[in-house]
Amino acid sequence: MFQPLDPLLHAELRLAVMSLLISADEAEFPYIKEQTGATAGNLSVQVDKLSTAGYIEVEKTFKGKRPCTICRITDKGRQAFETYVEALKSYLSVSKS
Amino acid sequence: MFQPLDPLLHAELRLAVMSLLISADEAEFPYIKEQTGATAGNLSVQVDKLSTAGYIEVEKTFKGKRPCTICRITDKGRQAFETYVEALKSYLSVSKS
DNA sequence: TTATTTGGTTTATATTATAAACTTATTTAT
DNA sequence: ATAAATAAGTTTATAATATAAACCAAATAA
Repeated sequence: MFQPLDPLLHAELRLAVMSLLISADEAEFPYIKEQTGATAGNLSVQVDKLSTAGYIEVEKTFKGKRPCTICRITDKGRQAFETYVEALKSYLSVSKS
Repeated sequence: MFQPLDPLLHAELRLAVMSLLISADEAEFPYIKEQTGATAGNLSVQVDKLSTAGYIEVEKTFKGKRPCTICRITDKGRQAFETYVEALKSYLSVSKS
């Protein structure tokens, strides 16, 4: 009746990050921070979890002399997001057959 | 950009309970337990939280000689659920304008 | 040269979800 | 009649999570 919800995605900030990356395909840490309103610390932890799970890729590079962390969604992440959204629907639809 | 998600509803079991009650209007504890697959302890705690928040009403009665706990959604709960679903959409829609 | 800002990471805390253990009463079996 | 099993939960303990606070290193600005 109710599909289980991937706990990695069922978390406000991580879901926001994934949502951003689904449509942006690639985003820098400060941009994600700004768009989500998260603190750097919280974002750092959550990005790490998504990365460890293989849902996103994190590339550490430089922009001029400054460090620059770029995040990209992976196929696995895209897949997981879709599955999550489908699962969510089982909780939101009014008619339960 | 991203609407905040009511933490009371953004939890798998509580969301399932609310989802059930939205369409059933009234349900007994053992029925909810069966439908959600939750343990009695977990369900008891989560029902309590929803009740304390005023999202559901809990009536303790008897069915013959056995105790019977009936749960009903309140207007406040219905409202909160709707708001939550709207907020969720900001995370799920592909186009972010 | 000493603040200040940028771009983060690490560590600590507080909350939460969940399960395990327990309680009380009722059936059912012996 | 008594003991075992089941029903219907509640309470307590534990483990996981989210989040913020503190910290660090390098670059730029005063």
